[in-house]
Amino acid sequence: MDRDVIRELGPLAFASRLKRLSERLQQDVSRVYREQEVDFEARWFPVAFLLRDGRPRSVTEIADALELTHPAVSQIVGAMELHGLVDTQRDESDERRRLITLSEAGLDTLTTLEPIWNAVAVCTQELIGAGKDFLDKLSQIERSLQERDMYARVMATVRQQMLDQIDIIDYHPKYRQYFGALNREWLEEYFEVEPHDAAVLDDPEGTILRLGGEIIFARRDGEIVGTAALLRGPNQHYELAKMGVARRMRGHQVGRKLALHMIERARALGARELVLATSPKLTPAIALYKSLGFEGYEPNAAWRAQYKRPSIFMRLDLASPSVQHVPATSSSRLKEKGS
Amino acid sequence: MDRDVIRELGPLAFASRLKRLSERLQQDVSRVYREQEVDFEARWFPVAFLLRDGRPRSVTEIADALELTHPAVSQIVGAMELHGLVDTQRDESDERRRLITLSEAGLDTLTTLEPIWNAVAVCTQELIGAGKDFLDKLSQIERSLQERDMYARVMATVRQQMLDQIDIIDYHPKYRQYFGALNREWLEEYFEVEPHDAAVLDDPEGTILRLGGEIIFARRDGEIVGTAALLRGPNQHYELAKMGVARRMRGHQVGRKLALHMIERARALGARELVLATSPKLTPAIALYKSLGFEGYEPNAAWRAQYKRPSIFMRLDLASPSVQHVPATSSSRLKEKGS
DNA sequence: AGGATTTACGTAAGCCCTTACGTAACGTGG
DNA sequence: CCACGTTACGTAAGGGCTTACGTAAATCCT
Repeated sequence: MDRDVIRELGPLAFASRLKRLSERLQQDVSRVYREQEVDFEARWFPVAFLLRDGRPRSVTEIADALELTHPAVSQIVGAMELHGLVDTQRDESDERRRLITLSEAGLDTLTTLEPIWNAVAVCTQELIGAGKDFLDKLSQIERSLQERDMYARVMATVRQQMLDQIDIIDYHPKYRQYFGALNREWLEEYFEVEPHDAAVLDDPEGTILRLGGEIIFARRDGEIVGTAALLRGPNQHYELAKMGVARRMRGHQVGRKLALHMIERARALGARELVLATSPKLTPAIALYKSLGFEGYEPNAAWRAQYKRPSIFMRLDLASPSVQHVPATSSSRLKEKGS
Repeated sequence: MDRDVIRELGPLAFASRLKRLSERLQQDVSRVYREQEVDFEARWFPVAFLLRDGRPRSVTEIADALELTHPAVSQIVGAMELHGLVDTQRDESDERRRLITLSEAGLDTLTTLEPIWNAVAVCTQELIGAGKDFLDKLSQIERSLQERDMYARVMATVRQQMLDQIDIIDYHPKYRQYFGALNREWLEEYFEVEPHDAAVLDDPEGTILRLGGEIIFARRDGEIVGTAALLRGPNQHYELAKMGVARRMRGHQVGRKLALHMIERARALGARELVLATSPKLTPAIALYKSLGFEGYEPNAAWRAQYKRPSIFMRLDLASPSVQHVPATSSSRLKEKGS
């Protein structure tokens, strides 16, 4: 009754299916070696094949070529050496490198194995169909993943889904309490609510709205889960401030939605730049701001003096028609590192 | 310089590529779980998904449905239980079985995970292309393998290649020594060369050919690597005998080639059946004969009396238009067991 | 030149599956 | 009915990769 659930899962079980398939194939080939009583293991194949031209190669060279990690190659080469299939020798010009070549016995084994590999190639070709369609498609998938890995893709999609679940609503007195509560949540967690904080949080209408500022709320599933304020400064400068997200909703893109909205608001109001002050302690917030295009800067002393707590000041230039909120996120940072 | 060797390998590296691909995908999904701080591992997914309908299932039921081994499921379920995602309960009607269901927490996690799975499905679909082509092709490959696994395919191909490398040549006095030498090889290995053996081996012309029998040789790479004799009995009965293969060529299908040829010869000579006597010790030979369609039988006492060593008698009916040498080999036995 | 990085490689440990094996409960045929 | 095979399941060990970490050699950088 549960027959073929795996297939039913469609793309979700894609990875599992690939894995099962590859394992079966590998095992079957290993069995052929065993049956033929060749002293050879399937996992040695790529290394042996690579080395067949006689050129000595180092461990990392092999690893790069085969897209394996170097420990994997180290282990494979170790095993092959034990079975006398390869010779290794220190590189004279670089004592760290170990140069690996096929030994006489290795070359012998290769010729023994050739008919088997031949048969494997023939059978695989037969299995996957005459044309190169499938292999081409595979190559294409690999290339796509190289450009943008699955992690980045999924995270972007998840984030977008989360963003789509959030509404932004304008200030209304009936939500006043949320403004204070949501901000107190993080203030109390990281710092302390000082009197001047309390003044703002308890009277947003008087301290923010009446001075030309704006306040918005994020709503999800009918609940208010975040808030942010846009403070009006002199000279078409605006400040993003008092952004708070319910603890249980952190990581749900509420902050991003709020910030994106405020950037739009500021732009609509004709702002030339949007600034903000935050604390080095609030690393997730900083990452968010950076991903939105904010950059650290040194503000003038007057403004700096307003902040008692150690602060980081960031700025987003709205005058230059910058690239607009690419949903660049933590994944993009990881990509840099990765590629 | 070794860029893309893997791709260059084409069908040979097919399995490796699939494996790498699936591992990357799985890892990336795991990373998404971690990033989202969900207490869930990628390998739990199939189990969780299967159990989402609330029906309790036993370990083996799950294993069957997901095409995993039961220890794998046992371990996965164990881990999930540790994390409180499943409840387990002994089956009342069968104390051996453990019935597994998703716990409250498990169901909760499922709903948390749903958007992620959604995203994974969307991204995978996007990755492998809009159509279902690739998945269909995958299904087709899986079905083909189910019918006939890679091992059977490769072995059959290898065997055919080996057969094709062997020539059969007719008796010629200049090869006389090979007839004796190749037969002595196995006689000495398993038994002893008795005087009446020696008589035949030293004078094949007098003891076999002159009585209407035939002798052939197998040649590979210009070398004589096997021999066999067809003895003429009364009443259109023929006996396959004195078959020997050079030790280093065993497993290279020389015996099969010889036997196939002799069956043809016997048929051409109008034989109604082909018999042979062998020893229970010679299991590879027996397997070969069986695969060619020979069946064990009890011969008449007179004939049986000719053989001093413990013997097995086999017969191939040439009168009935039997299915002709299907290259059924050890793989077919394994298949029976497997499916 | 000499300290800081980077690179090459090995070892250890872990992950996720497998096979191998052991045990208890179930079922079945003389 | 009970001895035997079968079935459900667990544990152990292994295979083949990975990540993490450590060390020594090479290279970079003022």
